Amino acid sequence: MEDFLKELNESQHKAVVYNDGPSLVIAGAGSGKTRVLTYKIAYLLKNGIAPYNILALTFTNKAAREMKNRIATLVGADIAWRLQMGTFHSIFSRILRREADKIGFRSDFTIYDSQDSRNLIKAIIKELKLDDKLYKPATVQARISKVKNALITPDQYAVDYELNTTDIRCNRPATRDIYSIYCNRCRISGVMDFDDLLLYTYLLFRDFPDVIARYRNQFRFIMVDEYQDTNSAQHEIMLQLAEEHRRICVVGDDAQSIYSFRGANIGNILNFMNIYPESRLFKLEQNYRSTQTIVNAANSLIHKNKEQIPKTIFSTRQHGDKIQVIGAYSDLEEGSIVAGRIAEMRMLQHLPYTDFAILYRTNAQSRIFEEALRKRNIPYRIYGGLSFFQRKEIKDIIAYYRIVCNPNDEEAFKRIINYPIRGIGDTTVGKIISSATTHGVSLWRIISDPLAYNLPVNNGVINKLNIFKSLIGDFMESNKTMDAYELGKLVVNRAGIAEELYRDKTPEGLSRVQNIEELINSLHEFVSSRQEQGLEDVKLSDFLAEISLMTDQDTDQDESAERVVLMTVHSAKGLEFKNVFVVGLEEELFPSQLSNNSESEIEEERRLFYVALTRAEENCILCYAKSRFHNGMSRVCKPSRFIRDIDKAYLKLPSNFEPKDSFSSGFLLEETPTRASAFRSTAPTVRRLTPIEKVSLPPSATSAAIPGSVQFAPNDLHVNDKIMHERFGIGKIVAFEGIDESAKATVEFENFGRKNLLLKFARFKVIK
DNA sequence: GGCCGGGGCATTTTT
DNA sequence: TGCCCCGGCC
Repeated sequence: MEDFLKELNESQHKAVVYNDGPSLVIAGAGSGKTRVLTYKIAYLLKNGIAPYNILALTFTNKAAREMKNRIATLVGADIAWRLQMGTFHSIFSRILRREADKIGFRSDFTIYDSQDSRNLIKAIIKELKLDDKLYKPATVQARISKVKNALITPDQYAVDYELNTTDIRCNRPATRDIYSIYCNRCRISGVMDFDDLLLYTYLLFRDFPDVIARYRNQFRFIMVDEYQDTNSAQHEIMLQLAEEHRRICVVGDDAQSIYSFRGANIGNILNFMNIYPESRLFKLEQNYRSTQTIVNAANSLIHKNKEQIPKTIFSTRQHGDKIQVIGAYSDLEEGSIVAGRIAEMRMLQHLPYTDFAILYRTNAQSRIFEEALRKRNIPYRIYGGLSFFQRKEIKDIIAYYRIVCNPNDEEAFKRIINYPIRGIGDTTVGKIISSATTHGVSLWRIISDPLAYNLPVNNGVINKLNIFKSLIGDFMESNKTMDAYELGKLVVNRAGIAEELYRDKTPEGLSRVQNIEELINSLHEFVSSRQEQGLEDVKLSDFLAEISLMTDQDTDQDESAERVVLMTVHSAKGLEFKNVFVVGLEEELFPSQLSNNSESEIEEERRLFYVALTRAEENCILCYAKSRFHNGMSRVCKPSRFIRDIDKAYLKLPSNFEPKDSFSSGFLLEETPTRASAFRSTAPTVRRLTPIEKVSLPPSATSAAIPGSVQFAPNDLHVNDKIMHERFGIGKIVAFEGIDESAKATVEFENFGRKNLLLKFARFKVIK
């Protein structure tokens, strides 16, 4: 049994074998955190603890799956399978289904994704006749989510002085009403949103002593991964469960806490030792992932933060190359430099494309890199688009499934009541909603007995409603005998969705059909894999329960495909790549301008950058652009303060990198006299250098001018002149043509190839 | 019900 | 600049 423990270093080993009380494992980036967790669980299992008695919580399905698989190789799949391991949301939803009756839900409640809950909030705002400019659904949704995560119920909210004062100050005094109505509607609909899964679990444990006693007894050992990302609700539930036996082990890295904007509370991990004074602290400080240079650079960066648990991460791998900093002239050039560099490194070092990642702060930055990569025929995979289950055609079908399993589901109802079109328009739906609100029942209830609720519609409409009702009724009947796959297929064919989609022969239409087929395939897979596990009756509601907690991270297929990866730094957390490009390192972008209000926000951005750096195993390359298109305007950018936060000893800075704070003039790089392109007279034909007359650049309405640029005399341009273009960077003039207004220069750019520039418009300067 | 155009807007998002 | 949402129109 001790065999497998030999694979651990000393601190890992200590953390694994201590299980007698609370412990905090601070696991630096790349320090083998997952290894510790899996071995710890395996260790317990090998010591005779039943898998059923171990609760292990993660934040993603993927993390849970991977960990389970690794444990399976250590102790056998049959045992690993019975571990209580999964995401907070999936474990809690299972508990809530089991105990649903106690909190007034049915055990087959459906789950609203954020889009559903936003739609409902939007509908409520409209019904309350509130101004949706003021009550922006997304803003209200965020606020509701925040208070739910703080375990504040609508009743508490209504009387909370501080919350209401804030709402009044924001001109949104009705927020508490929206919150209250929202919760009611969810309850009537028999649905929970993501936050409810936590909130109701907390309330269940708080209000039912016998229930909490049962689960305390069951979950004798508790492990939580990524504890720095827990919110208050998750933290409180952990306290409820661990209160008596106190065998809770939380693992995380405060330096990688990057989700506070979603309610994650870094204090949960920072204060863990105060809550459990007897707890033991284990620090995993050896980084096995990255070169010493990268680890040291990351250390020097993160030490600039105040709020943290002291630790010194070290690496004993090779020193590795310095972190190269590249200043591009523009966002466009940044893209092409990175693409070029990837092509070059791949050729020289014979690397697969999977060894490269491009990490950025915002999704909007991806486009330029996509274009640059495409231009060079470099395959890439981009993360962060719409996930499979968020596509319209999939949501539509899922809405049918949801209605069949839970006809009270309001959002699903509204989605399909008139899809495919059956002549039940907004007016009718409005009447149904208003009746439902008056009587405090679900929309389905209204249409199942329109007369009883005095639904003010004519017989024609009643007829249409009846057709819909019996369509769904038939499905419900089939649900009694059919498994998820059979019924799922039946719904697609009989609801008229298939016909509608097959008629559309556009490429988008075909892809929609493919997606539907994919969904049916996944149903088939779901059913057969459950059957293999000996579960006989696999219902559609089981499928829904599973997929409602899935994300695109769980549906992505070919991870092994040979592609460069593009993603935000946030989604890169937990991943590693041989070569990482961190791009867009500019003030107001990274750190985000929206995080500029407080030191703690800047610290979170710095942690985010820390996460980015520590993704790299061998090479990390940092890029910034000196000008960037942003909100439709070209803007001059300063390099990020975070570059300066890294000890210079680990950096290879560009020769012209400004010493400090002096980047206000952004574009001006060299001492050479600069010239602009406002070129309005004769064509440049003279190859001789002639003295030039400096004129200041006339203000131009459209341009974000090159600071310090001056107009130049036309015959000051020559073939072979080296120029620096604001967007295309460095290039050499190879030819001229045309005169006056139509004068053009052909320029061979280092990173963009040959371009024809109309001199009247081109913004560049000549460099030595 | 679907299409077009104007106006508003623009982080990060494990569930 | 480009996307998304809404309202107006056919």
